[in-house]
Formats: sequence, structure tokens, C-alpha cells
Amino acid sequence: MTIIQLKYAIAVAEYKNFTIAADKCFVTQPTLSMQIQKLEGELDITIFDRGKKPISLTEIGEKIIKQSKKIVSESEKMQDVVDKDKGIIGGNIKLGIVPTIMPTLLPMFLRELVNNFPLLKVSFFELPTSELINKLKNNKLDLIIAATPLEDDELIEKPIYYEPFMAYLPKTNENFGKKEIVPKNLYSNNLLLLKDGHCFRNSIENLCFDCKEYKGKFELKSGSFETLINLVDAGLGITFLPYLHTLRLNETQKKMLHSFKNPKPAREVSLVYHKNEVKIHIINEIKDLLNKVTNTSLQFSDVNIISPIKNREAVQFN
Amino acid sequence: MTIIQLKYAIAVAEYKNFTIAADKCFVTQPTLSMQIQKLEGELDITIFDRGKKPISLTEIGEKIIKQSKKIVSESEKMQDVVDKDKGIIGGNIKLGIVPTIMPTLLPMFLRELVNNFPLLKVSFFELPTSELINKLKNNKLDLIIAATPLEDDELIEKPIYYEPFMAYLPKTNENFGKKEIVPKNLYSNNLLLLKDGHCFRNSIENLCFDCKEYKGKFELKSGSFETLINLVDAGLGITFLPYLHTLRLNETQKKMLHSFKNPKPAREVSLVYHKNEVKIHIINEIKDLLNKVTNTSLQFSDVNIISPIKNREAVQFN
DNA sequence: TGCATTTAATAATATATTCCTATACCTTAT
DNA sequence: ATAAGGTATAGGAATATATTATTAAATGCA
Repeated sequence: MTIIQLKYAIAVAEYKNFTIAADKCFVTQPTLSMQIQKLEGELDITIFDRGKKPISLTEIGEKIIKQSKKIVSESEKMQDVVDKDKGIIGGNIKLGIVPTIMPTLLPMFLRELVNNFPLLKVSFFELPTSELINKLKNNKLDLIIAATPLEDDELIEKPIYYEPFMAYLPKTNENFGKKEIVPKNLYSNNLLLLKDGHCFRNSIENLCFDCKEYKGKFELKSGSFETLINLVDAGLGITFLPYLHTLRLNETQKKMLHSFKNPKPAREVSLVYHKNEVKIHIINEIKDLLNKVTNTSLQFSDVNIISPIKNREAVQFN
Repeated sequence: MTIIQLKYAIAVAEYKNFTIAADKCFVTQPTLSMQIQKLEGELDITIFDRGKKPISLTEIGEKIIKQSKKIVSESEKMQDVVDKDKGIIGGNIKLGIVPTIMPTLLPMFLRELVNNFPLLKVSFFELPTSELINKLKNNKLDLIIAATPLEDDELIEKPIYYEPFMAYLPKTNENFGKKEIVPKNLYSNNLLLLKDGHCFRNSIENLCFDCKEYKGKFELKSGSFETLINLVDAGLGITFLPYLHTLRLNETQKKMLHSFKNPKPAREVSLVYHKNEVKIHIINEIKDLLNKVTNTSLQFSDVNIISPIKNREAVQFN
């Protein structure tokens, strides 16, 4: 049994196809066939059902692949051990960020990231939470930034800040100009949300979870806050914005912002990585940098954390 | 980087000698030299200081070996995954037992072990706790049975029974015939103990930890309870015996046994294995078998667990 | 059913790696 | 200095791995 054989098997398990897997491993298909046969022979089991197409994993095959992933991820950590010892923060890091966090957070730390770690190459991926989690588990991403908690025991979450929700109301709204708004005040309004799939939409739905009045009044409209703001400006309803997105509104628009009464509804934004802890020393460096950046601008306590997962209750946090 | 290279490096780290390590790996010394050089080259570090003799690990080398052990133990678990799936309880298991537990416990479960798992080959090693722990950590043993707690966070302990201490007193003793003895009653006596290194001696010392009166009265004498009993019979002092050792005394000797008042001082006897959980499914089978065997004969509660480690306090257990 | 297409297994061959034997080189101790 | 103990290096044999070319099996559509 060799580490390479295990990598081959993992690739075949992922693509359910020897030819494609071989390509991804930069070898030819017969190489994979042979090595996987050797592995199966040595363990005296069959990992793949080749009888029908596409190929499927046998019951024991599932377990073998699971253990293979453990071995491979431990073996990949060897380089981390070396890099950490050398003090090198380098190599490639694939960082996924959800669309509602990317545009506001990235400008806050990108320059500092590049300056602090000149040897580090970071690739950014803007994707919805579900896809981020998937890629993180399949080792296609090293690290993600998303609204939490995600309730996934394969993943580790390190909160970096709490971002309150703000209500964006047109002048015609009955609550316009009020301070200390609570969500209930807004029940009778037409709530404009991002389209399905966005975690921020889930959060808002959870915030209004108990209010029957809202049911049926949601209008799914847009993939961007930009559009929602324009719709509100046109008097077609109200919307909620995450705090950071409100900082670049113009003066007129800022007058339409209304903050909630404490405990303010908020989302928890975290750095999330796989519990296999591959590249953990780099992840920790990025975490420290993010904490430094956000601590100076995002000091909120007494918030009500709204889950980004469908149909979850809020959790108080001080 | 291959698993074999890592095994070679682990062997050299263990024996601090390429030639010996090569022997243990069933290859020649140049093979080890070459493969370890390749490993060092690939990681671009040096693992071993070859400048002076005996060879020593570099600082980074220590970390590399630690990670190597993780990778190798994960890779060894692959066979466990297969065996477990096949329902095979087979192969070789190296089981270490401390001298004061071996003679009484082994007869209680050996027959059942052999009958239940005909494919399993068990090798038994009778050694003091410190050596057992060492061998367990170096993968020379799969499993040990010892008095616990051991307070070692690399190890997992699964208690299998609690064995009370009995006082063995000569007829001439002032407490002879009394029921409900407490340790303090025996302070003025000459206490006969197993020689240093036995965990049972440590336990007894911990039991009498707070009694200054005992200080200086310990006489280290023997490697076996047999001798201690004979010395007591000859009127040279008193001794303590673990409950199971009292079962085979003759009728005359049994009259000299005195049990302690509740909570009885007792030792906790556990199955202990490495937290890497190699061969865990076999370990679990043995654990179940041991629990079955001991549950019918060792039902004690309200005991005071005396630590087998020097200078530790007792812990109440109900 | 039959034929084209896709995809895995096999065979033959080339390449690369690993390991061994023999030997040179280095360190330590006397 | 020199012998003893132990590691590194060189060259060649044995293994293992990968490639190309080909065969065999399964799928899907006419």
C-alpha cells in the first residue's frame, strides 16, 4: 500500500471514472487500473463495482476511501510541519467566501494579506455556502469565510466578527425615522430579499421565523443588495442589509437606515476549515490578521445570532 | 514521500543507529541511508544529526518523526478497517499485563479468549507498568492491562473492574479478627510490601500517604505475594493483598484476611491502549469479553480508588 | 437485436526506483 | 596514529511503475 495508490483510489471514487481520474492524477488510465488492482489485491477486497456504469463504491470501498483520505491528509500535513518550522507562510491557499461577505470584507484585508505574506498565493472563490462546504470537504478549498454556525462536525469554525442587520426603509414607511426598531414593527411590510441559495436570505427568514404575518409576503428578487436598495428607493418594499454593506451608501441613503434595538439581530461571520487541519499554521496566520482588521471596525456585543441554516432559532450572544 | 520511508525514519529515530534500524526493517543499511536521504531531500530538511555518535534527531526531525508516526499508524488502521468489515477477529495481538494482575486475571479469561477468537494469536508480556507504557507508545504492544489511572494523555483507559485491598494479619496482631478495619488501625505495624517498581506497592504507599507513622517502617522485601504471605505467617509483619489474590488461599490463611470498611481502598484495573486506536475492533472485543468475565465475579461498589502512581491522592468511586 | 460509443482490463515494453554488494569515508576511543 | 564502529557512495540486479497499443465489456440508441 502506497500513498500514491490511495490518492488514485480517492480520485476514482470522486470522479467515478478511471479515465477522468487518471487525467486528474496526471497518469494514464492503465496505471490507475493496475495500481488500484494492486491495492485491492493487497487488502483482499474490491473497492469499486465495475460491473455497471458509472462505477460505484462497494460498501467496504466506502470505508477504504474514508480511511485513505485520513492517511493522505495526514501525509499532506508533513509539508505543513516543515513549512511551519521554517517560518514560511507560503504556497497556495484556496479561500472561498460567500457572495454577501466577499465585496465588503475582501477590501478590508487583502492589501494587508499581500503585504504580510509575500510568499503566499491566495486564490479567491465566491460561492454559496453549500458549495463552499462541499469543496472544503473534498479538499478543493483550504479555507472558507461564511456565516455560521454551520452545524457540521467535520468542520471547525473560528468566529471573526458579528455583523448586525440594518433595516433599510423608504421615507413613506410608517417606521421611518424611528430609533430602536424591533423586527415585529416591520411585519406588515413587503420584505425584499436576495434570491434563494444566499445564506443571508436564510438568516432573514430565520429572523422572521415566528411571524406568520410574513408568510407569503417574501418576494424573491435579486442576487445583489444593489438591486434591493434600488427597489426600496422606488418604494416597492423594505429590506435588510448587513452592517458592512451600509458603509458605502450615499448620504441620502444613509438616512433610510434604521438599526435594531439590542440585542440586535446579527450574523456571525467565521473562518471555517476542515478538522483535518491541513495547512493549519497558515490558517492561523490568516485568522490573526482578520481578527486584527475586524477588531478595530467591528465592535458589537449584545447581539442575537441568526443562523444561516434554514429553520433555525436565534442564539443570544454577549 | 512513501510510507516505507517514514517507517525507516521511525526505526532510525528509535534505535539511533542506521545499521540496527536496517536490521529491524529487514533491509540493508545503505537502503536506509538512501531512502532517508531522499526523504530529507524532498522535504528539504535534515532529520538526523549524523555528525556525532550516537545519531540524534534534529529539532525539526523530532516533529517529522512525530508526524510520521501519525501517518504510519493511520496507514496500519487500513487493515483494521478491512478485518472489521470481514468480521475477522484475527492476526496477532500483543497484550502486556502487570505482574500483580497477570496470575489471577489471566486464568479467568484465557480459555474463553481462545475459544471465542480461534483466529486470534495473543502474545502475553508480564512487565511493570512503566515498561508497558513505553512499549505501548512505541507500538511494541497493542494493549495493556494495568492499575489505573495512569494520567497519560496519549493513552485511553477502559476500566474493567475494581479490586479491593484486603489486610492479611497474623493471629498475634492486635486487630486480628476485627471486622471493619480502616487503614489507620494498622499504622503501628510493620508493613511488608512488594519491591519497588510494582504498581501495587505504589498504591499501598498512596493509601498510607498521610500517615507519618508509617514512614520508615516500610520494608521492601519481595517480588511476589507468596513470599509476603509466608513472612506474615512467620509473624514478621502484616501485608495487603488484592482481592483476587486471596481467593486461592487455604482455609487457615483465609481466616487471617480482613476486609476494610467502606469505602474500601481498591485499585482500578483497566484495559489501556494508545489513542491512535490501531486494532480498535479487536480491542473492543477483548474488552467486552473481559467485562463479561469480571462482571460475574467482581461486583464491588463504594470503593476508594488508590492511584498506582507515586504520591497521588485517592478518588472516591460509587 | 445490432452497431457505435464509451470505458476498463490486459499485454508488451520502456522507464524509474529500490535494494543489494562492495567499498570508501568519517567519527570516536585508545 | 590506528583500530573499531558505523554511515555514505557507486554500480549493477531486481522490482515496481508507467506508457502505448489493443482487447473486452458495458451502455445507449437505432
